[in-house]
Amino acid sequence: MAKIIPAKNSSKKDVITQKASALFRKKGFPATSMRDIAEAIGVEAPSLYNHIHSKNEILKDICFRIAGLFTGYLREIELNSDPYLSKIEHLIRFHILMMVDEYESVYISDHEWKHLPEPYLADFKNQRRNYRSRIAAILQKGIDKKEITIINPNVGVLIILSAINGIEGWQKSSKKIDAKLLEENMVKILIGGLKNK
Amino acid sequence: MAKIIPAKNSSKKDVITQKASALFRKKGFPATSMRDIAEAIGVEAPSLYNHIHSKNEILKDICFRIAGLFTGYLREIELNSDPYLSKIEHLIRFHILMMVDEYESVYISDHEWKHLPEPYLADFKNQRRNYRSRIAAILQKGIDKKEITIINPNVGVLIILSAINGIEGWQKSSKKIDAKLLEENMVKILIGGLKNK
DNA sequence: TACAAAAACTAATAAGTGTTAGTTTTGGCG
DNA sequence: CGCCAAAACTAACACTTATTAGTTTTTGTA
Repeated sequence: MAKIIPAKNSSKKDVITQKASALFRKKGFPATSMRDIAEAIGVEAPSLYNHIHSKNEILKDICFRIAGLFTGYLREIELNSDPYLSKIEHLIRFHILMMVDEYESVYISDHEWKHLPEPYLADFKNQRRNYRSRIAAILQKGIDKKEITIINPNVGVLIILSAINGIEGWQKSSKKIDAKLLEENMVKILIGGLKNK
Repeated sequence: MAKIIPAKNSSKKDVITQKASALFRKKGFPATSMRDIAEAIGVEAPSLYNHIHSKNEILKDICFRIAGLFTGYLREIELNSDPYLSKIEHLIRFHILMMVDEYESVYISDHEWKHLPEPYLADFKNQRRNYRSRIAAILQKGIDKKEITIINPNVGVLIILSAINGIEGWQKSSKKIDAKLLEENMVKILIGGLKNK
């Protein structure tokens, strides 16, 4: 009987996606059932199908929306004329900002993408690979210009993204650590470590 | 008809655990069925129950074995009299070593522990919290002795462990990056960034 | 107020889940 | 060879899964 009541500027599909995101993050995609999602909204499971096509579609929407946001920001960075180490710093700060603003979605996009069905899985992996190699290219140029210490750029990307993505485990674990402190400390360690001395 | 043939020095339960680990890592714990595990071994699912008690038990064994190894090494570090920054460096190197030697298990212990049933879940989270606060204590002492740059020690732990754990995504993605290169670059960036300059 | 569309409902499907019971096969040892 | 235990098997259980079909309720509008 209960109805899905969307907030302003958001469709009913958005409400489902949002509630599903919280559950996917907490329990993982395969362990979250359509009934779980329906219950969180206050509706019966089959009713969801008036608004979405499948459970997989929810995951797909989440992953690709986030991937698009990251790709978009990376393009901005590539086009501006900051020093290469600054580009990396901005990227780190953007990732942390995303982590704060879009916690559930970013987490899912990073941990649950492997459950995407084909052909989306292949597409997503491709975007992922592309994203990383473009960052590696920035690192390489920074090394060439002696702004950045000599490291293997692919390893550098791995370490930077690992450090950033890993903080997903933070949010709830220690509320005391606020985002700004995290951001400054992260920049201090990573940029400090990357800088050519 | 096929039998579970264990390698030398390993029980049949070990064979199951090992095959299950590979699947848990690839597909995730909830998405891996007992039938999947059985098929990987070449046996029918109910046969597994001659050697294990439940699917959950497999996960429990994996997670707690790894947790024990990390805790054991941390104790060694705490007891020796290296400078605090060296302790951290050794810890980073140990994590990477574990990543190479015990890839599947470490990955699972880090990503699938949330599916542990109680009371193991509470126990595991406790060990996890404990591990992190002991590392934070090392960082704090290093900061006090001015070996380590001034950061919030809890944030420091978060960043270090994030960077290390994130490399789990590496192994297969870029075989070209070898472990030693990764280790040296990781130490260069993280220890370089942590050092008080 | 009446009508149409949107969106909820119930009932049901086929497939998959972990696990148990009971039975047959296998392998090692006297 | 004959026995016994270990370990495989088949059949079945009680649930849960995503999803569809068909029906009823709700909602917005003329």
